[in-house]
Amino acid sequence: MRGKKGYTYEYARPALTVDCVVFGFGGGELEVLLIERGLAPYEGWWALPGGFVRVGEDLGAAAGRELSEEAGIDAGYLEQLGAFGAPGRDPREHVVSVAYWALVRPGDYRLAAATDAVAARWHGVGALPRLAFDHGEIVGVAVERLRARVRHQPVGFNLLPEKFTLTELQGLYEAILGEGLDKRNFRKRVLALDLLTALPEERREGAHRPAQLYRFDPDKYARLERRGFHFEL
Amino acid sequence: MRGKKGYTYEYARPALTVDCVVFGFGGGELEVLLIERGLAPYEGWWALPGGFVRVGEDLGAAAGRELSEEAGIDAGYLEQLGAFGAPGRDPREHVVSVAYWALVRPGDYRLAAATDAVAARWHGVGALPRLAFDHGEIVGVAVERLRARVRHQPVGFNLLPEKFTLTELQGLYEAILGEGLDKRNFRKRVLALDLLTALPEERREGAHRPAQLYRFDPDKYARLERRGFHFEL
DNA sequence: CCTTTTCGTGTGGAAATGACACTAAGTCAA
DNA sequence: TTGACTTAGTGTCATTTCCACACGAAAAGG
Repeated sequence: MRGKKGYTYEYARPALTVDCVVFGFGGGELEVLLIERGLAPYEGWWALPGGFVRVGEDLGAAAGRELSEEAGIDAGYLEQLGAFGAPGRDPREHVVSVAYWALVRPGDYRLAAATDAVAARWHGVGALPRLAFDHGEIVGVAVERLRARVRHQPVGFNLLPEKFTLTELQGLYEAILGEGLDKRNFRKRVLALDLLTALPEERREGAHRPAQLYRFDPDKYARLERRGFHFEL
Repeated sequence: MRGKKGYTYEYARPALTVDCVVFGFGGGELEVLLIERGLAPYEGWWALPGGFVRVGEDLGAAAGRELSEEAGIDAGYLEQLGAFGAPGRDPREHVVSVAYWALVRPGDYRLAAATDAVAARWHGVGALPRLAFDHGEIVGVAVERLRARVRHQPVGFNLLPEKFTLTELQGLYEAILGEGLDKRNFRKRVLALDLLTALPEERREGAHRPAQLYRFDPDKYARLERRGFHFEL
């Protein structure tokens, strides 16, 4: 109900927000995008980008909008993580947040702090600062989810440039899973999945043999997906 | 803000509800608990038990409360499924629902329609009626999640009585996964996990050899869980 | 005591997994 | 031009896991 100075409801309602855990891959490490809050509460703390859901707006759309508003990012992959609604998580009032996690390619964005953010920056997941609200917990759940997802579905490609080498891909998997992988076995498995297309070019950089470039082929994946299948890394 | 006739906020807020997909196991089939709505919209339709989240109330607690209010059920296992917030899912206004799924043992409840429900009844997942709102979709996601979860974590025991036979357990898994399993391999695998304790009793019913009774041992599971492990069915 | 019904058990062949080390191809500097 | 250096790329074998498969055991009831 629209009144003179606000919207009135018969029963009290918690506020509803979305927060995004945006993953990137840089410097051989898995990174998370954080913004520095410019407003109370938690002014000056690092937090996840996010904001209020508008009435009539889809949750996923709200997450995408906040991402683009607060950090100039267009996510290649966006998936819901879950709802976080512990009563004390926001000191002001009861705020329920629907968290999303996203994967972005380096280059599909330009960091731009805006709205109520002072700064936006990538942080390695290994050494995060203390986060505002319950965002530390949310990031933890997101990392777990990413690890589980990456083993069974080809989402990792959204963190690499379109053309990449197998060594780069392996480095990405090692960074996400936090463990070393055997080079020969990794290549065997990845190629056996038949999701990659070898490009007619190589990457030539440095004093050594050049590396074959590949790209992820969504068509091949779609074809396999259709006739029920699953893989393990 | 508390006013004469309601609560007023500066910006419009979607309403926030919880809905529960309650799984049971009866007659050799996986079942879902549905209630028949007594109020518009969708009066007379079958729907998931659920209701509004109160301000200051935890989401999981709200789910548990609605379950006990609307169906007299105390869930043995309760996990969040995710938030469903498509703008048109409720014809009245924008309602975001956080869905939970639960497992209950036959006997840990007595069905009791209450609140705004006309009736509460179990329905086999194979032949559900058309559901109100987007509840059909929610049930679909829940079944998927249950299938995935049951393969990797010992949650199925929450659907069986405390004492059960391996044949019953296998029947449960077959009902959930929707496929037949090999008896000898199933028993080998389950026993190899070392999560069950054989009881000093047998189930003697009918003109045939009696079956060994087992119970799930949470301590054994906790011990394994601690030193990182994972199993597949 | 014979029939019926479900309970409970082991083996072998096939496939998947995982450990492991050297050659290939390029750059650069002597 | 040649040799040193660096990263790319490749195959085998032993072990483990997976999966298909059939029959004796124990009780009840007529």
